[in-house]
Amino acid sequence: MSLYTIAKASEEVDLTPYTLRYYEKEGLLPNVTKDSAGRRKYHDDDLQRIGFIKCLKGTGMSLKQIKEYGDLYEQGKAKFKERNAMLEEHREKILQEIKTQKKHLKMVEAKIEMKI
Amino acid sequence: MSLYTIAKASEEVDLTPYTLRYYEKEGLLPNVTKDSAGRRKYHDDDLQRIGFIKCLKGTGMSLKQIKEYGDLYEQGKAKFKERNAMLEEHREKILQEIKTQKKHLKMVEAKIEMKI
DNA sequence: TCTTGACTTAGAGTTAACTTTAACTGTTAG
DNA sequence: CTAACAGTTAAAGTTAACTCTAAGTCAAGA
Repeated sequence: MSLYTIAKASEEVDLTPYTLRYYEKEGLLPNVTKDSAGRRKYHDDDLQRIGFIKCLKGTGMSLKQIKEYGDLYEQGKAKFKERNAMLEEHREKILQEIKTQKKHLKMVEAKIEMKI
Repeated sequence: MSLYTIAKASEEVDLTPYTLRYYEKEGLLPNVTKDSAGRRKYHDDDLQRIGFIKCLKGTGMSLKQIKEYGDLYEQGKAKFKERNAMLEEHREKILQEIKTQKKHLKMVEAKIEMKI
């Protein structure tokens, strides 16, 4: 149940403080609190959420879609189905992407072997 | 040894004519010729080159780097080593990327199975 | 001959995702 | 007490990669 300043959180999740503020402004991090001086306090939950955001982003989901997912998440059980549908669709996208990457890998390897 | 108008080429490689002109302006397609009326004629070679550009781009290489690669390619045998070094480095990047995608896939699948 | 349609160019506009700036505030070490 | 520091905000700036607009050219069909 530890707390992180923006600097610490930034280090922890390997994103700049600018990016963390930006994600918050875009509504991706609705639960970040502030201390009495108005400074952000990141909880473990926030860091986990950022981790999952990075996962979705790393697999090509746009911030806009990630926010959509997050918004459904905020609505709890009621939106569980919709939310999971999004994830399952995304799962297919990742599987497709891995296939494409493997194909591209072969093309690059072929080019390397070509020796021309 | 067929020739393609920009419309046909565009259809063939699944990029808009705008994008094809843009790639050319950026120096990625130095061999596209023009007919007597000034209209672009795409050769099979050009289409193959576009195909490889799409492959590199699809695996996260920036147009700037793709141009660097293309420039080395234009210099022929003299730059073979440098050029292949680029590809081998990129090959590693793709392998790494596939690993990361697989990790992210597992995270998404775990979230799906979580049913919360 | 006239018009339609596919092309041409230079340059402006768009979008996503940051990234920085400017002006300011509250905390802390000397 | 004060200077340095780490944070705050709103808003402007940046970058990559397109995407579109405007004004014009050229060839082919009615």
